Amino acid sequence: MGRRKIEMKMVKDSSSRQVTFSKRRTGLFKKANELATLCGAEIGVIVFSPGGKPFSFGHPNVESIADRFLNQEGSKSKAGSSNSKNDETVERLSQQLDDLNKKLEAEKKRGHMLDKAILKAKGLPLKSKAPNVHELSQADLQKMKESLEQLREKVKARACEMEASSSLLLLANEPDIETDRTVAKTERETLFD
Amino acid sequence: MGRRKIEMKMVKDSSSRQVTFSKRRTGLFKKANELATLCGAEIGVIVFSPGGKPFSFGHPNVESIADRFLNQEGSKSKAGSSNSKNDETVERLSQQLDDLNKKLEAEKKRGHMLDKAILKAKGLPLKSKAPNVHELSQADLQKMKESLEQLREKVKARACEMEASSSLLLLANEPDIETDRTVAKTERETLFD
DNA sequence: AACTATTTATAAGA
DNA sequence: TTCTTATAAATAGTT
Repeated sequence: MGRRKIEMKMVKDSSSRQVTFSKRRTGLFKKANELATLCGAEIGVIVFSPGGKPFSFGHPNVESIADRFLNQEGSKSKAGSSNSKNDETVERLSQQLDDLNKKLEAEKKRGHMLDKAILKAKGLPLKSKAPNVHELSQADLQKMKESLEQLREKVKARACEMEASSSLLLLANEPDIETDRTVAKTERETLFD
Repeated sequence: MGRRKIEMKMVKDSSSRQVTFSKRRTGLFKKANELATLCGAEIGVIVFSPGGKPFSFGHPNVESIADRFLNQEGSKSKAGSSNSKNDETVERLSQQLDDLNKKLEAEKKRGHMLDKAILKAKGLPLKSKAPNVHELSQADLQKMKESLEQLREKVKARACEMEASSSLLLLANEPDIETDRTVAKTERETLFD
């Protein structure tokens, strides 16, 4: 938010990084304070600098909020055994995973439909260089537009969902993942027919 | 930061307050994430809505940060504790989350560009009913085709990624909890490293 | 849930 | 480091 837009990557220059840390930490606490004031919410923010120095902001105070947060999580299953707590977390995560997978499936189908749409849009207009080109592209455009809008909605919806859940996240086992580029056939082909 | 400047007082209208809470909570988490990313800082943010619902954001995760903060001394790590292992996992997950978020951002932008492309493709061809209609739609189609192909790649790539990450999960938001509100504020700060 | 008009937050610079 | 300034972002009021 300044003279230039910056990449969301670790700032390389140590000096600049410290300046950025200071400024943004201040900004973060200010935002937290505003949220608490405007909405009557209770907030706790804890920041450990790269060097390990702790900074915190709390409304009404960090300790009570941190305590409350930690306790409420472990209370479900007896003593604060970190294991039971863990199991719960995993359970919740699994549920979320199922959810995500469903959405993924839906999006995949969309992707396949797009493949077809693109193929058609790419082929037809180029083939016939003289006649009806205009009308054809008009029709194709309309259909493409519709599916694009639908897809966009889905993507956006999921984006928001993830953003919201950014409160905690999760995880995955292995880093590398093989990508499947195979183009499977889809059942329904409502596009361009 | 909007149409008008607002007083830093509790928003009276319950409905508006809810909206403000949502918007600002999202903004706060985003800022926290940026600070963590840009500076390599560890951050934990806990927010209890006026209704007592907990929301949290953590990098790498709230629990470890809250613990560390509360025990500000010998919580570094106990041998063989299942916690350290857990922390590693969470750390990896956080990294993946960051990646996903970036991709989402990129996709959002694409979506916006597509909107424009569509608008253009839809509008121009219709306006000029006589001249260059063919060429215009051709050009527009070409552009759309290109962006569509790019978008398709992104969607496909992300889909696979998420699917693969099926071993993981995410997030957290607890159900309702009654709140006891006190008005106070604590702020601690030490010099930057 | 989307869209602007404005207000803020800030990346660079001094 | 603190202050200033040009821009990028966040978001209040709307629809």
